[in-house]
Amino acid sequence: MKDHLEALNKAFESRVRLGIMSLLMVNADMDFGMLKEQLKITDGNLASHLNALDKLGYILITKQFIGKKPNTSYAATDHGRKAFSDHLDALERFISRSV
Amino acid sequence: MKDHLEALNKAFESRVRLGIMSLLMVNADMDFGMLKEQLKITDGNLASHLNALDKLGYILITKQFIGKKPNTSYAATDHGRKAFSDHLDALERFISRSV
DNA sequence: TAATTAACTTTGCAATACAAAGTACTTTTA
DNA sequence: TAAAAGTACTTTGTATTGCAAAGTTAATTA
Repeated sequence: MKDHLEALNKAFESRVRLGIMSLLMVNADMDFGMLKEQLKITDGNLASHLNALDKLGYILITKQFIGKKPNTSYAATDHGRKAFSDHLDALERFISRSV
Repeated sequence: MKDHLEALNKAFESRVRLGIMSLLMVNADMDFGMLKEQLKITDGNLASHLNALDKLGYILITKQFIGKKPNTSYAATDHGRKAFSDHLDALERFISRSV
């Protein structure tokens, strides 16, 4: 039980970060605007959660220009995918114990 | 996606409350000492999380004496079971989208 | 040149989490 | 019978987190 609890990743206790990673697992990359639209949060809030995930090495940030417009896109790193996957595995063990 | 995020219950974002409810889904009831031992947290911390779950109507608290010793036991209410189950369903939708 | 857009950073505040200390009541031990 | 210990808290203090809103930078379009 204790092991189960500790297998859960603190980074993914937040609804927003869970949402970001979930989106980045499904989509190879998403830009700031897409994430903001999907998650329906303020840009400051989104930026700070993205920053938290970046500090953990879970996402890769790519800044470029698309046409004349600045565009920042985000993708899950292998490390991030592994961490998220491990977290989901731990949750699944909770689920299977608790039904 | 947005719907998925909102289906997650804030009460269960905490590792401790997730742990408590998980234990109370599996065990019909558990007392303070058992929970404290399983979760490896201080008694004050445990008490406050139990209080939070109680305020939401997710657990039932029963105070009694066993032999000469005071004993408080905790059980999940139907409302709590439903809420936890709904939360797990929402998580499963995340998992199935993200593999 | 003023307004707009994109992607932030900063600020300020409210909520949360937690350990540690304190409390009330009882029982056990010296 | 006085002191220590156990149970289940409550209170206190602090650190962390989350968030909205406002401010910032740099380029762009009206």
